[in-house]
Amino acid sequence: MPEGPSIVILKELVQSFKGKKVLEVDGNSKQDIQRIAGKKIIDFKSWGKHFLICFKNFSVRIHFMLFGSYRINEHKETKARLSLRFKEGEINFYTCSVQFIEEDVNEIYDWTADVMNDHWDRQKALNKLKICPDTLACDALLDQNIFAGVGNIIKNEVLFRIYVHPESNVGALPEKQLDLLVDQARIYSFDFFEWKKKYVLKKHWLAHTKKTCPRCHIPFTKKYAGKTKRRSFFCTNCQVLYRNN
DNA sequence: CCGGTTGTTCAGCG
DNA sequence: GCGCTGAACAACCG
Repeated sequence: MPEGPSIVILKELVQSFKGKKVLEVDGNSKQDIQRIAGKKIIDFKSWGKHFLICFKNFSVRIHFMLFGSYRINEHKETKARLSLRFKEGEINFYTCSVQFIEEDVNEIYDWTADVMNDHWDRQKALNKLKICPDTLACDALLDQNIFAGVGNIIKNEVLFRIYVHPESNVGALPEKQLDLLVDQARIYSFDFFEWKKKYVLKKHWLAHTKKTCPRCHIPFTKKYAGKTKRRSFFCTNCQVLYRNN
């Protein structure tokens, strides 16, 4: 569920509920979810891994974390964290974080930082990378303030695509490699999006969870790299390590 | 059946 | 007040 493209797929799947009134609310969320009852959904938005349900004076933020899931017009055995029922159909969210946002979402979200958004701004991402030259590439890609929506799969696939070692310092990358990193964060996210919709995402993985480099056939290294200590799969032969000093 | 994880926040500590 | 670490959350897959 969790990476940005999956949230955009969810947004597509619920389009028919836009403009519809929520007739009944249920769920084990500790938030005051009953305030949603009787309200009309104005829009669905997303920012990175955040899924936003917008009402007239507030929004609901759903974050699926690692284990979250949803069902549309069907439900699981377990009780939903949040269940929205309509005249026709229902949306059920499980094991997710539910938060209310009182502010205008356009005031608190920077759409230009979301790799899936029409307003994505590559130059702003480059500027943010320039001011943290010692950050490792694997940590930079997971930084939601720079690449909102990028998760661990996208991270591993982008770094392999551009042949950059995850423990490279972003400030040591040649200009061309830095451009590639920023651009592939978006391009791979859209590939992920298309493949996931066709249920062929996994078979396109070149690095993530892989044992052998598809290019030179030596064993991949698996390491919990960087400050984020997330699984990194990489080829020490093909992926170049760029270090400061 | 156990081990591991497409993620984030926060408490506790030095 | 800072950065770092580990816990917590709690579902599903292999």
